[in-house]
Amino acid sequence: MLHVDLDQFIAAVEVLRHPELAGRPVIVGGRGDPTERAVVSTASYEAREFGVGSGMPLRLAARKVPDAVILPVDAPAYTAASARVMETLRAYPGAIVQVLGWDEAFVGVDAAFPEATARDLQRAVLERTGLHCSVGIGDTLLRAKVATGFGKPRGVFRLTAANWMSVMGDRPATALWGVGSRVGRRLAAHGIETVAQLADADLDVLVGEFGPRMGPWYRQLGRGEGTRVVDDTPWVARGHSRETTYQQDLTEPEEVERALRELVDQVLADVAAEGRPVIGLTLKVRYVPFTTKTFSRRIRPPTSDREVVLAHVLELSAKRDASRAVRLLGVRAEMPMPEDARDGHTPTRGGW
DNA sequence: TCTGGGGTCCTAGGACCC
DNA sequence: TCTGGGGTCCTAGGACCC
Repeated sequence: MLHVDLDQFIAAVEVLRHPELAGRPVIVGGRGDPTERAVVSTASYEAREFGVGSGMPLRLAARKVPDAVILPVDAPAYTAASARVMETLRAYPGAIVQVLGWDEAFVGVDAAFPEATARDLQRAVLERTGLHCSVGIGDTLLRAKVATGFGKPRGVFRLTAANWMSVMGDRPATALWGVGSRVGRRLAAHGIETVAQLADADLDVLVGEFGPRMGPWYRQLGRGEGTRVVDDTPWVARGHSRETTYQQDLTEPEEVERALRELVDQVLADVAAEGRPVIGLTLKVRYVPFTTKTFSRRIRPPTSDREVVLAHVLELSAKRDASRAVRLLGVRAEMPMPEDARDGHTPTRGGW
């Protein structure tokens, strides 16, 4: 199977509609105002030369690149561009497309010469959308996904059982999709530093450290093994959430309540659009400076009533440490899964 | 430098029941 | 008098990804 990943997607979309920005350092983040609390969503390759990357505070990015073009995030534009890319992939004869996000998808296709197919797809995407992409080829979803990184930018790379260990074996375990810095540190505490060491690790050690599910899962990642089927079953959302970082910290209870009402209305609008009720709520509060607490509860019976949901959220908020200023509030509503989407009928992370 | 917003899944530990 | 063991549900929190 193939994994397709657009190159610097968000910045590329902006350059497409502002051709005069080609070749300039473009940074997209927040509302495009580097004096606000916000982070970089994507930086163009020209901006990355200055050491700017995703997740960096916008304020700092602006300082690093004095003549940067800083643009606000325009989600509808990226959604539209993404849809054109996915349509193009689906139009390829025999292709099964599993979308992973705005700028990524697995493509299942029976190809005798996968490199040629990959180049075909790159050409089609460029012709129909003006966007460049990289393509990974693999015999598992994980290998295809990891392979793409070696193809960037605008390239193609193949990773299978035949070359997985020779390419990946000596790399840090955190090079794997699903192993972040925290797990990397816990692995290192057991002397497991590389992909090869993880692939050969003692199962009992991993189970002891990470539990019966994640332990074996991590060793499987080290081996590059996993699902070999691209699944285009439509995604069913488990929930919806909204969170906001306030430019000025909230200090008055009335401010907090007003903000919560807004968030609840936004979340309920998303939930209502799916025609499913709410069965669980989580309230997230970030204090100054940087401690985050979450409060959650089940809701029974399931409800679509705004006043009921609001009452639950306000009750949860009463449990918070109200003596400190609030920097961020988030509300998440969980929805029941439809019968036919349970257990394997919709893609899950565990299914890899 | 001072840290977004939208998601998913897993685990630990307590409560409760039989 | 003292207290097993299994199961389920719930909450809080952690980790990761795009």
